[in-house]
Amino acid sequence: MVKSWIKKKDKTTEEAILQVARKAFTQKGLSGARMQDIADEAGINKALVHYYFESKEKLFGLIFDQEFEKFFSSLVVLISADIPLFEKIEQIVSLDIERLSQFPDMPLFVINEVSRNPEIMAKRLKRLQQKTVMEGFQKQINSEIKKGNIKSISAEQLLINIQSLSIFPFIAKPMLKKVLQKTEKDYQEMIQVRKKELATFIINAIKN
Amino acid sequence: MVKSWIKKKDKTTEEAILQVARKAFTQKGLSGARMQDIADEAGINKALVHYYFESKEKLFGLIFDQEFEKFFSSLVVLISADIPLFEKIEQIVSLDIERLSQFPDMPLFVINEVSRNPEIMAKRLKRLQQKTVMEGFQKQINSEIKKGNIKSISAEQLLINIQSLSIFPFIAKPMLKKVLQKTEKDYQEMIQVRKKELATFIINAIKN
DNA sequence: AATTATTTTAACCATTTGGTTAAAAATAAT
DNA sequence: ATTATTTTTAACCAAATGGTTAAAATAATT
Repeated sequence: MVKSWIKKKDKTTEEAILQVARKAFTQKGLSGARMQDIADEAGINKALVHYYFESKEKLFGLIFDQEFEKFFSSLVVLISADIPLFEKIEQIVSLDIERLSQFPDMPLFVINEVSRNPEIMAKRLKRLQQKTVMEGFQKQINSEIKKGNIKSISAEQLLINIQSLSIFPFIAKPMLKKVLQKTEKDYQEMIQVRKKELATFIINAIKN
Repeated sequence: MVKSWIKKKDKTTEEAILQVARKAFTQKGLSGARMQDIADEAGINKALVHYYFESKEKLFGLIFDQEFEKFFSSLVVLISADIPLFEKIEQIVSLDIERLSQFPDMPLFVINEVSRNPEIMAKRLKRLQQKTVMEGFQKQINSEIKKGNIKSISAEQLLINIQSLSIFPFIAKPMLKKVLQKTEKDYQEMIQVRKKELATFIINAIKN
């Protein structure tokens, strides 16, 4: 925020490429995106893309890393946070939907590329010491169960439920739009309704 | 079932192509699949694929139609069924998870291709007179709300919730497997637990 | 101003890709 | 047995694709 504004627009060629490459890869996938299109949309020569990023795979790898980070980083922090369970659920849902509204192509992109090539996650997942995170979350849940506040459920299933409910409407948006015959505006309104109701839905499902 | 068994194996070339093409397209998508690979895996010449199906797009179209049908057909029937709401939820979840276990690649494939090319749905959706279906479902829900049996919710949101909870774990399977560090067996067990608990989760979320 | 280093381009290249063609096998019809 | 029809193949083809190279344009350094 300090002085970024001064050289903000007319970003470097490198950043311009990254920007259009992200769009291309997230919308068309690794196999669907074309280096020529990326160069064209960035207003440069194709050789220049290789000059900066060597190969399609290298460029793709950078984009994937960033999108993968978006997918998980903030979530992991929240799951480990030391706040009451119901409040935590509310915050996760709220964060999810905000993040997804900002980067709507991200989840389908990450899921697709991991499906196509599961090994791609190996390196990226190391830091994310999930075991500790999940164990901590499970402890919190067990505690609430023991207190009789919520019904029995595993941390895993609860987390999958939360993420399913948050992410799926973004992943399936084009399909749902057609099926439910909604305009873009209608759909976004529906998402906003969701943002309000989803946490309540989940909490109702587990609370005693 | 009558006499299909007698000429079952060694299916016609046409069907052999369809079989491997389905695998190729559902796993790699339209742009990722290769006509040469399809021919090779079917044990035939590439020209023969064109002889039977003309073009990649035509072949893809057939596969898409079938997968699209799997996605919606049974669901639409169930939503319109004249059975109590909670029972209906149980049956939808149960049907969903069975169907998804049988065709795990189907939802991501359909969602992907619709995302890449939304117009692809136009023709396929005509018969599926969704409006009537959704209106009927909404009536059933309104009735339950009025009776005080469930909390207020729209048919749309409820349906999205059900489908999100059912489908997402299949779509995101490779990713979730890695994140939760599960073996294939572990994951399938987790799905089976889900099949038992999911309807209850949903019903608890809405019931008074 | 001259030199050096960096950025950008045009022209290629080899491979892959979807698709075609003409002929050969295999099968069915006469 | 011969002819006609259908199925299958090998050899091509043109376009697209990821990538390279050498030269030109631009910026930085001396």
